[in-house]
Amino acid sequence: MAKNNSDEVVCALDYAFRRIGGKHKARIMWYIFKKNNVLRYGELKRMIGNITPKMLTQTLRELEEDKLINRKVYAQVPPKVEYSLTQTGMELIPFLDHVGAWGRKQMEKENYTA
Amino acid sequence: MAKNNSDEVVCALDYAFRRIGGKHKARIMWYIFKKNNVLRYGELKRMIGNITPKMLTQTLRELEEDKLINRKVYAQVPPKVEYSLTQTGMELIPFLDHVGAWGRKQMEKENYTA
DNA sequence: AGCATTAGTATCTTTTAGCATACTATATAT
DNA sequence: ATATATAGTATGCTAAAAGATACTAATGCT
Repeated sequence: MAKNNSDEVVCALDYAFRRIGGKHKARIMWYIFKKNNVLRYGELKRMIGNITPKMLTQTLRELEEDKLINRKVYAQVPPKVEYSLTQTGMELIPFLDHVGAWGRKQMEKENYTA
Repeated sequence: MAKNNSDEVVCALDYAFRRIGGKHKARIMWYIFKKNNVLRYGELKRMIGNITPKMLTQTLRELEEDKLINRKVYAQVPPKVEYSLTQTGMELIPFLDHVGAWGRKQMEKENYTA
């Protein structure tokens, strides 16, 4: 477990949200998925925009540790590292899709009333 | 918006996770749902266990502000306050169910290998 | 008068998440 | 020899989330 491992996981929902609840985690997974399940570090960085290299690396390492993404290093210079979703990570995609749809709907609603 | 409103929402996924990504938010919604969509403050507190009244109140207020739960106050002494999911909140239940199932599966897997 | 009950507040401290900025390694191309 | 590209590290800082602990209001009950 990567984040918030200070105290015990209390249930499956808790377990899940510790893994994907970080500020950029869901988005990173979504971006990788959308780019045919392969994305390089630099591409990811550019897509996210406002993230420091430290945070991006840290987040990617946590996702990797939690078996949600794979990290493939090519023995090249300059370096090339590709990230992809694992099978386990892939299984979260429908969820992210639905939550995203829910979010989109709410955002539209807010625009109507506000 | 309640949490993380410092910078702009960048996409629907971001929007959604700001609303339900808090430490106890998903669980609170799930508990309310499971108890026939009505739960009092004290019950909630006992069910969550390790939460301070400050945190619980704050979390509930954020969920309310985000229109995910209703807060119904009875004019009684001692006080009685009931929380329930709004329609919008209800729409998240299938997803919470899905993620919970995913989490449960992963937890079982981990127990096998570890 | 004093106690129990419920849903909180108030204040302070600690912990965690995230940001800013500068730096590194190294093969290849010029 | 120097510049370029890529995927990061290192160090220090700020902001946000969360925790600990003590307290309150108001009424009915004894």
